[in-house]
Amino acid sequence: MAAQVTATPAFTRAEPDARRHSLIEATARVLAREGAAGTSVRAIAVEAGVSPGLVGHYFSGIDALVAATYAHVEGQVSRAIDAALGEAGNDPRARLNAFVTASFRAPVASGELLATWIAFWSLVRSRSDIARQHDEQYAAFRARLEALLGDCGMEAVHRRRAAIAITALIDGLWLELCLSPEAFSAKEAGAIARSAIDALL
Amino acid sequence: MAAQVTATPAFTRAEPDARRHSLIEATARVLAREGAAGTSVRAIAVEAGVSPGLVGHYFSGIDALVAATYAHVEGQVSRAIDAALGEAGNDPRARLNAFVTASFRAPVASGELLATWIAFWSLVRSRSDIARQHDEQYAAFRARLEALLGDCGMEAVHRRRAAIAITALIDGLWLELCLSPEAFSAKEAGAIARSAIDALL
DNA sequence: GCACTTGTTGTACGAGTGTCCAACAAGCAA
DNA sequence: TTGCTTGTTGGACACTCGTACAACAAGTGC
Repeated sequence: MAAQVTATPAFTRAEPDARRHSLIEATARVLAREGAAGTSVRAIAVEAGVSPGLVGHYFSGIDALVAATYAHVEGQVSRAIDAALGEAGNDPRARLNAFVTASFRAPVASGELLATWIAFWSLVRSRSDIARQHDEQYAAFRARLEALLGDCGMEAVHRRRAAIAITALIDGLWLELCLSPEAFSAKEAGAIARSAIDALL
Repeated sequence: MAAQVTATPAFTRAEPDARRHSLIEATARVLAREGAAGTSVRAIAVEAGVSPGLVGHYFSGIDALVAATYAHVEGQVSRAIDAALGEAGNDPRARLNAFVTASFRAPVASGELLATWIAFWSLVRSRSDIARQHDEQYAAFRARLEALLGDCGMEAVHRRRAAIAITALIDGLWLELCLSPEAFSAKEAGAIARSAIDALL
């Protein structure tokens, strides 16, 4: 029958930025579902509803795609924390508490994000460009925390160490929370972090 | 002499335990050198000077081998910390400090170990047996810390949270130290952890 | 000497990998 | 319309992957 020859439009052109974005989001979903080992060019292409060749057209390789996905997810985390800070009002201490609480709440603390982090970490030691990206994003995270500590009245000389400590504490709690959710609760993690900050201020 | 017919002994039988051990150590070396992505059955077999088929004879698959390697490396870390505790003498506070200092010193804090940890973490979410192994080893680490805190006179009701906090802090500092060694030094990490413990006691 | 068990080898297999590329589809310029 | 650029396809390529397995080597018991 000569009807409906093109039932499925096999070809749909998209805005380059939109396509990049959809590939990145597909990568995040595949990482969350399959883990780092099951994340291949083909799996990502299927997830994005696109042919495998297109991945190579937008990204130099799978490593670059993972790095872009990490940057994107880190941006989402950053915005989620900004939103929490916005809701917390103007009191500096309340803002700091909101920062901590948001870190242990969805969408920041979720086992699905963990796979993206792990896939990215596994590239840091072998690829210097990715190591640089990590350094920058870590520095940005710490700088924001230092600013919040300054608003709380902490003297400038102490801020650096305090920010390193709090970042490490949050990261460690976050990691353990994702890896073995039974060991302690998000509520407990928040309480631990807040009392550590009390001690530092 | 009868002409050295067998210049290279292609076949050497080893004690089962010794062979297991040599495969595990080869895996640790490959993980350190190539990262998780480059760690295959063949690469491990070459590193151990053994045919690829032998890996399957001792381990059910590469995941089991990675899990065994993690357990082995964790054992080394544990012994390194025990040795540090032994050198610290009997003063409870000095022992706690030794615990912290050893955590940021070779062989515990080394970028080479990181790859083993990451490879293991990447299996936690998809394999329940490995999740259980992680839970057990995390619980053991924390239990030891709780005992040290008890020796320092901390009341039993506070030990659990304090141990969670210190473990997370050490893990977070350790991770960042391995990922971006430029951000802060091992000495600084030790100082941060020790003053956090001061605050808790 | 012989059978028997078992560590060990090397290879073959099918599935999956990343990368490459000729062909095609769509929009834009002239 | 005609040509040109470019997003997109789908498959071919040359791998590498984990696993399975027949064959072999070294002990062990008899």
